[in-house]
Amino acid sequence: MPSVKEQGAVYGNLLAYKQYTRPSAQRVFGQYSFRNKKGPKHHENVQRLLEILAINGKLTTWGMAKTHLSDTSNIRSQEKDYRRLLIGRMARGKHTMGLLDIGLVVKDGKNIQKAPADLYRLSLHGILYCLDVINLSEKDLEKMAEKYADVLPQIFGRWKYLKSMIGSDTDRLKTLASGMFMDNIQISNITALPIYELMTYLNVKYQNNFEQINEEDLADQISYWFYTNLLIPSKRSNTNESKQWKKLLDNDLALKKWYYKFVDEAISFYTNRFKQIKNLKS
DNA sequence: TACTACGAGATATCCTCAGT
DNA sequence: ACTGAGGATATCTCGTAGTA
Repeated sequence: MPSVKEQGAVYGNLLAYKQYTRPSAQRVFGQYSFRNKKGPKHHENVQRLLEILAINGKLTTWGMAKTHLSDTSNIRSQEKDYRRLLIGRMARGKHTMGLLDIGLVVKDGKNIQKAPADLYRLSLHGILYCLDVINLSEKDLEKMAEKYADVLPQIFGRWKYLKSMIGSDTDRLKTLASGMFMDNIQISNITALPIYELMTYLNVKYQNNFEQINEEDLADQISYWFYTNLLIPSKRSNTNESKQWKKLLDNDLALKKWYYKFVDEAISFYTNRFKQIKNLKS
């Protein structure tokens, strides 16, 4: 994965997504899909660009324009528009935010077929924003999962498998994208499982990364959240959630190993803390 | 045949002006 | 103040038509 400097964008952990990125993006780029409700043209332009990146993965600005245009002069002017939306613009000495400034899009490598040109793709925050705001069809969502499999390996990397095992429960990722179920104490007594404790530890684990986090760590944080959230019983089904969940992990040992590393970390975190208070007793 | 000049495709910056 | 639209310009690559 490219470094922060190479990515040309800075983003923080999930809390930063909830408290900063999501509100900022909604203010500047829209709270709802332009397809559902007509808003400013700017929102539509940005959302169309995000859709292109969601469906196609890494592209140069020229490549983005080429996805829906064939005439060279049209491509040329469209390409400039996309660039402007990506990097923002200067007017009267003031910089207005582009998609890179907010952190929804990052640079990922260069296209060197011709003169070296930046390749752009969605960041994890950008993926979440798309899930939250842009109404991607199931088909497009599948394409996004395929194109971003290496960015979010534990979820998008096994999307088909997840679909086959848990079906529409993959939509829980949209719950995260909408900023819910991250620090809710309400989940503490839903089941006997320590969901609340795991979610709390998840926030603790990455608490120093509010300002900045590297992509692999954020992908882990999102994925830990996702698999922990899957343990929360859904209202509509009566099926035994934890049984299904166990099956999901048992059929994918790499996934299981990865997830339980997190569980073990959480256990030792809490064990140590309780040890401290016990020590005060004797 | 080897070489070069040129056009087209691509990428990148900066600037102006109009509309709301 | 912000956005849309687009002009001007520079640079780089590559294929090829035309030339030495």
